Amino acid sequence: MSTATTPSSRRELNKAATRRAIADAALAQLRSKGEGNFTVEDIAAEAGVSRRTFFNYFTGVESALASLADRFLEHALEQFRLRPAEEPVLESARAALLALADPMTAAPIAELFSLTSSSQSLGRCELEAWDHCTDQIIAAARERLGAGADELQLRAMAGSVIACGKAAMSVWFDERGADLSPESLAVFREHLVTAVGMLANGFAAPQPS
Amino acid sequence: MSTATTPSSRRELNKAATRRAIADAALAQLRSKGEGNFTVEDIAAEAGVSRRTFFNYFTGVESALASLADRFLEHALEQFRLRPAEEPVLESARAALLALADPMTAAPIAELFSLTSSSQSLGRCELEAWDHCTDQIIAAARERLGAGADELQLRAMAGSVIACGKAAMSVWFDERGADLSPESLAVFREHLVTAVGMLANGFAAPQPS
DNA sequence: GTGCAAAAATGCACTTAGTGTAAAGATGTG
DNA sequence: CACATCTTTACACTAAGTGCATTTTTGCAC
Repeated sequence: MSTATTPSSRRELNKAATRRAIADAALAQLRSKGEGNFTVEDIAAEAGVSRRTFFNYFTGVESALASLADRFLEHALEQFRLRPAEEPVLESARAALLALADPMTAAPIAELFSLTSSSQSLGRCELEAWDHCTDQIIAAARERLGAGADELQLRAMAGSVIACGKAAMSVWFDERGADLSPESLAVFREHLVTAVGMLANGFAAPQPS
Repeated sequence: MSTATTPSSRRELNKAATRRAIADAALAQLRSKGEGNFTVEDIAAEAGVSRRTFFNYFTGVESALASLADRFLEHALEQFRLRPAEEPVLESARAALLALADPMTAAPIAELFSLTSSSQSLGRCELEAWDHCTDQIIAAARERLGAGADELQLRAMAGSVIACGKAAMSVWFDERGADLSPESLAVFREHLVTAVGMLANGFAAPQPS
């Protein structure tokens, strides 16, 4: 503990806390009032800041909610970066995706998913979060593979892996709603494994024997 | 002349024309003034309708521009639907993607890509268009495969194919800008083929010898 | 053509998003 | 404590987006 790992002055910490408070307030409003029934002013009030301050941190409601999704997708990224460099990238990506099925990680993202799934405009922030995650995987993989990496392969692979993550989550969600019980999460995990397995198989054989 | 091929009454046709006029006006404004330097009122004026009418057709500028992307992604969808039902889905998808490299199709989408690539908020409409296309591929594939289809496989595959399309387009764009010359389009086409090839190969061997 | 009903376009008023700016408040430094 | 810097806030303003009443267009029957 003691001095942080990052050069965080008190100011940095306060800013991070404010940012987080605002994002959490946005989620709270979404939870209690539902899509479209609250304003930025409501969020600011709940977070205990002025309306103007909200806009100092986020460009809008979607942006604030996307930061929540990012927070948890970030966890998966972390896993990716921790994998040994010699490991095939696809394998690392699979391991990272599995981190999504961790209860602590899945819970908030599943809730966000359920709260936003009925809305076109809020569905966007999910979309954006996944896309952002794709970019970060690409960056991480590029860093690992060095300058000689094939950009096309990198982007196609990262995009495909994320697509599998999205597919697994959406099928899981259709089947189980926001059920976060251990059995349900096991199903989610299985879907993730299956999807990435099919990907690694080129979607060739329906039953990979 | 005479009665239309689709059961479109005159009213439907007029509506479609207005919708199109508005979308085109939005593109024209984007072209001439650039991201963020024009308003909905400008678009409405250029399209020759009132501000209010704009909002009768679209929810906002992004929505209007996304409809342009949709118009051309639709062309690829068409190709998919035309493929024989016995063909492997992945193969059909590849054929459909190749339709994007057709000059008539690529030109508008490439322009939109170049006009929106510098903007976060407008990049969203691209994102949304691709996502919409994914949904339609899923629907088309589901229809082809009947009720027995594996939803997870369907969604993972469609998402991956689209990811390959996005990857090919973004790499191409990074390399060639909005160059639409035949050679440049050949490169684009090659990237599409390569990306889907890697996908069909499970991203296994860098040189699939 | 004339009249009529349905649909589309418009004008207007209103709430909310989002931003520039300047002043007030908090924080780190010597 | 004094000072420079960063953060929050208040205020004012433009533009987005929506509800509603009204006017204009359109399709259809006579």
